[in-house]
Amino acid sequence: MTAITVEGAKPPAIFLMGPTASGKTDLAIELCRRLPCDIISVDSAMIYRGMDIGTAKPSPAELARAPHRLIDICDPVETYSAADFRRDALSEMADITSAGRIPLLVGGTMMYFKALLHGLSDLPSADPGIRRTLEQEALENGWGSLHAELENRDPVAARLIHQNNRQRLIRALEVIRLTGRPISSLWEDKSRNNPAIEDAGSGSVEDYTYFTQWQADERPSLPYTVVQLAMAPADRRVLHERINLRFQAMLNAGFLDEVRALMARGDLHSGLPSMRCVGYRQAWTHLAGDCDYNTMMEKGAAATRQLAKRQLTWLRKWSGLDWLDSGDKLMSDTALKIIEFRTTFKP
RNA sequence: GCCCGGAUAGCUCAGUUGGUAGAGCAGGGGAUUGAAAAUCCCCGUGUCGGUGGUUCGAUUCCGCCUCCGGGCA
Repeated sequence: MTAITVEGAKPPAIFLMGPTASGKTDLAIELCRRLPCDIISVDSAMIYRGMDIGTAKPSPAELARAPHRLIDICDPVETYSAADFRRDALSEMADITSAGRIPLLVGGTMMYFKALLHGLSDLPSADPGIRRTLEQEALENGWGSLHAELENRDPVAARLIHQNNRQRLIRALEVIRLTGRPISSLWEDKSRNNPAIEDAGSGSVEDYTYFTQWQADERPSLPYTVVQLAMAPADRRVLHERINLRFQAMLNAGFLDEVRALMARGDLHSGLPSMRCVGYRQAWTHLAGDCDYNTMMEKGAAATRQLAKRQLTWLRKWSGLDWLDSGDKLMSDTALKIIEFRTTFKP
């Protein structure tokens, strides 16, 4: 076997991205058999302990053969963020690389991939106290007043954040209150040279694009030679069928018992990020008596399809991808050829 | 066999006092900086069951037919 790292070159890393139920785990395990790589999970739901069936976490047997880092690292009462992920993933990647092996990052949480690849601005973490205060103010004065405050303190951000998007509205105001600076001050200098932002009248799609590109310019790139594999069935209907079958299989495998056990703890509630995960939310609603079994089944499968659609939206505009078709029988061969072509590593 | 309801978007239904129609869900597209499996934005042409009639004009009124409920035999 030749050396994985070459003098002066960045070490290799492999990303394997794709919508839910596209077959990422199977390919990752196969790649582990054929390459000296170690898997890092890129999945905002598999981080939770006790959430196994509904997150389609690899089985104990699969994990024994191909250990996954960054799964089972949180309790379901906890929150985790893209910034936490970036920190943890960089640490795991360094660990794997220093052992002379290749990090293989596998998952469908595209926001985490983006944070890892392009970095994040130096912003404060979430502050539960401030969020509570803001929500209280919204209750008293209406959400419109919060958006009006943003309009006043940070007109640029106010244009970009839709009034109905309470989650982002809260975050923007949180940054202002914690730092005294508008969240858009991060790109203020550039926007002076960017007519698109000055001329933006209505928070259009173009504004967001400039927003993203501009911020990306400020951050260092990832110190790895990254092969970015994306996989999905060529036909959306095939993906839908896989999703429907898999959700049914989860129910047969005791998914509702898993959620019952989580409810029985008594310290979890339906507003937590963990319990808002696809499937868990619908199961919780059903077990709380708020919808019947068939409705839960339909809504759960539909929510999974909608998740896959959002993941594909990310991938469609993602640059630098090498695409794999989920139906490719020789997919791992194809993947190996791409990896060989893209890196200094020769299997 | 008779009587009463239905038949409108993929699904559940609303509606048009006659001028060819709209909600929810599903589906599609998009955004995405510490909750991201989250959150949010945009997108509705469909022989209005079929066929005759009345009418300038029928998805709407009338007749017949088909199918689906329910009731009476």
